[in-house]
Amino acid sequence: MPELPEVETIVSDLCKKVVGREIIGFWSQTPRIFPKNQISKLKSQINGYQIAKIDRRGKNILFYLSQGSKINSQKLLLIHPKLTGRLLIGNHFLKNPKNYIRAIFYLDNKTALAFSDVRKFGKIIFGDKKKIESLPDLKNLGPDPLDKIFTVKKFKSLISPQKRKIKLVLLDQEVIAGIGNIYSDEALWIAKIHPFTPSNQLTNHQLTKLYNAIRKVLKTSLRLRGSSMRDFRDTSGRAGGYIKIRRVYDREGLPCFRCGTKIKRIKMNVRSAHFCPQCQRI
DNA sequence: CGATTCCCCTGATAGC
DNA sequence: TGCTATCAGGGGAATC
Repeated sequence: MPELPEVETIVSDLCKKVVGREIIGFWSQTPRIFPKNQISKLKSQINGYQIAKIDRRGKNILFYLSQGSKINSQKLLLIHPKLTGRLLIGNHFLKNPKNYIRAIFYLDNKTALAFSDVRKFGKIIFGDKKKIESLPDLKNLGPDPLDKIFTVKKFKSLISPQKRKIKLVLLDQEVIAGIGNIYSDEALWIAKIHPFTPSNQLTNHQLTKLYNAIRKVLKTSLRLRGSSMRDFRDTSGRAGGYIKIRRVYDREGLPCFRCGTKIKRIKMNVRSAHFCPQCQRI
């Protein structure tokens, strides 16, 4: 389940491997991951575009496409991997049905950029740069937790007016972009905060600790190229290393690394929150 | 505004 | 062995 460190890992791979390449063909037979009628649009319009730049906004991967120096021809390709989406580079894996290839962008160096997605929850949107940038998917996103503008002051101003449970607020992409179920649990454990604490009841000290915990856990995971619980892979199909050093996520019944108390898992809507009932109290 | 529930999808896993 | 029920989860929509 790609969150910020996993998506950033994908993007840094892509920057090395496909920036500068020209797209020379497109294939897909999975309409549900695109907006209506996008497959035929992509087939007829995307050929000849060069991948000029690749970026990330929250969990969204952005491909800036250009044709020569024509500014008005600038296009944007947005890919959101959701739960099981992967971006793979190469061509040897394309024909194997076990790779669940849902879309293929053929490149000018005899290789391809393929989108794999077992569950078909992923999203691919192609269009004019301005139009894509104004979609709620991007426009409504909160700040990126690793961005310079994401100061501790900014963080406090975003969290403290909220009445919702802190775990829910951390998962809300319109508050902060990029945190998902794994890193919200990990950060709350580090900061010793119960996931159900109402956000407006967090003390100034707790908020500072949570801010530092979020940044720390994301940077640590980034260094290890993300977490692979089940599904995440980088563009070469390799798993990330963070899960081996995780603190609470998916450790129900195992001892807390600080106090030895058994880690609990509680349902929060359809998601689950993992925490130490001893260290993390409301 | 906030809380809750359901839906999308399908491989993995647990229970019988 | 083989069947069936349940689960995982990002995000959006619907309802109260």
